[in-house]
Amino acid sequence: MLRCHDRRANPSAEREQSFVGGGSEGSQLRLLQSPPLVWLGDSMTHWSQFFIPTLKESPADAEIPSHKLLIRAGLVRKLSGGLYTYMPLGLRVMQKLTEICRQEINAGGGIELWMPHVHPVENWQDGPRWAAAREIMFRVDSAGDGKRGPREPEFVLGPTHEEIITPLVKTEITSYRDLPKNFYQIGTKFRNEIRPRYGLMRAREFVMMDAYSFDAHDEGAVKSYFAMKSAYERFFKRIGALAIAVEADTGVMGGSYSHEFMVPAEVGDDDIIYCEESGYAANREKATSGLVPAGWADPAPAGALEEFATPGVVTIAALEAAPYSVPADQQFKTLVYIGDGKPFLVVLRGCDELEEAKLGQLGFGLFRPATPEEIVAVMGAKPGSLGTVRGTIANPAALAGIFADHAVRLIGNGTTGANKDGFHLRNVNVQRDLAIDRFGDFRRVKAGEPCPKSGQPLKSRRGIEVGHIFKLGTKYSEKFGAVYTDDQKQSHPMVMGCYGIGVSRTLQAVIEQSHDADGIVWPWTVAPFQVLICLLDPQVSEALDLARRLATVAERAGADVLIDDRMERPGVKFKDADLIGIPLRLTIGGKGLKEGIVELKRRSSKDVAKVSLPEAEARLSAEIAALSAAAGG
RNA sequence: CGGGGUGUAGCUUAGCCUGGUAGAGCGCCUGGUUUGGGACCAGGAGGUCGCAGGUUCGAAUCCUGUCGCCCCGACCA
Repeated sequence: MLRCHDRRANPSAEREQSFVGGGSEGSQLRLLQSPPLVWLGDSMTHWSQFFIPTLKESPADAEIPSHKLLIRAGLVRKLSGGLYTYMPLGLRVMQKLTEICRQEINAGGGIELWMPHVHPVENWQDGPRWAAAREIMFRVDSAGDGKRGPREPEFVLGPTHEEIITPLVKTEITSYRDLPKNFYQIGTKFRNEIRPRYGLMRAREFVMMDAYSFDAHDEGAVKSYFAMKSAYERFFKRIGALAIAVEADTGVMGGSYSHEFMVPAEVGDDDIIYCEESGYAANREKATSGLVPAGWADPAPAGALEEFATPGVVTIAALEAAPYSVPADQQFKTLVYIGDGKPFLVVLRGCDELEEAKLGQLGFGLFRPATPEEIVAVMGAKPGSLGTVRGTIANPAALAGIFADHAVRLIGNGTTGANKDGFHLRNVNVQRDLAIDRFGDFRRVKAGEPCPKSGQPLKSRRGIEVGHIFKLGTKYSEKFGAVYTDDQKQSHPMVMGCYGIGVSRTLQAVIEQSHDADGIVWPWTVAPFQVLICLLDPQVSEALDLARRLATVAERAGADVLIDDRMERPGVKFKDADLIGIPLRLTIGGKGLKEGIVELKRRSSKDVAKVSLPEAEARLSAEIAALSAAAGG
């Protein structure tokens, strides 16, 4: 029979103790509530001494499950839009993630360093993407010397570090003997996102692992690239996240090719286009399809070019309707963009949409859709009557180029605008009639189109981008003069790669991927604690002793242990346990102890195993070993 | 930056249309009864109703402005 020994609210002993202080009624109460001294200085984490502010209800501003759970489980608290405090429990997860990340990047050849997060703006002005990057950087107006106006800030907060690492490597590495090198850091990044959302998913301040590889030759850069790709794959596997590598757009980064690591999730803000047959997978921004078969011969012209009146017709849909009845896939859509100040044209089929990211291949630093005024100035007609038939463009000399998507070649005897308001042209044929400088892939791929590899219908799903790797080439090294001397005394720019893992975003992606109606289900390797000892009667000294003994066993087996020793009702403890999602729960309660048992339960399962006291230590160790092994050690 | 919404106690919110002393649940504090899946009873603390103007005898409520937040879009290294 267990002896009851209430350490907190017990009458006599504590009352005496409180009188020792001889204080007022208030200070006596405070003393009564102070923790038993025996727990202080103990390495085990006791819930009552820790801080896990759980919430029954979701805050109103959380929309998606992972965001709600981040808040409810007491992992983070919001300071302001896109700015979060990592609470003790959340910090523990971050620490686990960063440590695993560190191990795998090290294994992939990374060398850790630490760079400043406040950057002289000159580094960015000297770099190749200042125009695009300035908008999202937090800026610090002045160091206080008063020499600069507010329009020329001295410092920016770093959104990433190419502009810092490249000049560093330029001065420190000059010989091929010192190459290759791959430097990385794990730290805070600042991006003034236009619209922060979904908690840590798109934050203004976030934690990122960023790595930068420098190689003497392209082959080496490819090797570095794939070493990192493998490291990423090991990282995501170890943390229990399903992340798939997809081909990606290089965006403002520039560079030759890149992969994104995506965690499939409904709430992701990227579209993944993929084919199960061939394994093809790409971000929609980059995805291509086998719409135009290899060896496709353009349809032969059948009839002369002919202008016809189309009063009031300014949309694809209107031209599809009677009396014109031109199917959208037989119409040419002509879009006017402004690239670095000069207009250029993009021609698509009427049924296709432009994938703006694909305009990046044209090499403009900045581009945007033209305004109606700009369109009239160059084309001679308003939107809705535009076309690229030779001789119809009002001011062709102003154009920086006319680019057409490959798919327009599927059109034979199509219809396009006459660059004259209210008129279109029919029997338009690509080769014969259109003034096109270059064909390319500009259209947005839709699910159902043939896979470029297998020809099978492509599928699409949403994903969260948690990592990105780029083979950068020499864009930055040339700009910053990061060159080395080879064994022939020749100077060459280093071939770079850059790599990022959104660690804080990954934290949330793991939750998004691993939760149920009751709360988070942490993977073993990143769980803030791996074993929760749920002590239903913490005031019973034998039960407490048992909990601490079993906690020691679990720690020796390599697990992080949390003892829930709070004076709460069992229901509260179980609900909290499910909410914070500790993988293995061991319950010690009065009822079980009367039968001589404790209970073991995995968070991921409904099954509860009753374990007799003599077997408890062995079973606990075995369970930890099993979970640890299943997680890959 | 465009469109929509919202702001009331630590959290979730009612009240606003139709102006008349600001309510509830959770949480918190005190006492008691409970004690294996978010207990119960009694008592209590806590709100310049985002902020600034205006209308009015009187504003959480109506008007104007402003700020924050959320959603959609644009944007997204």
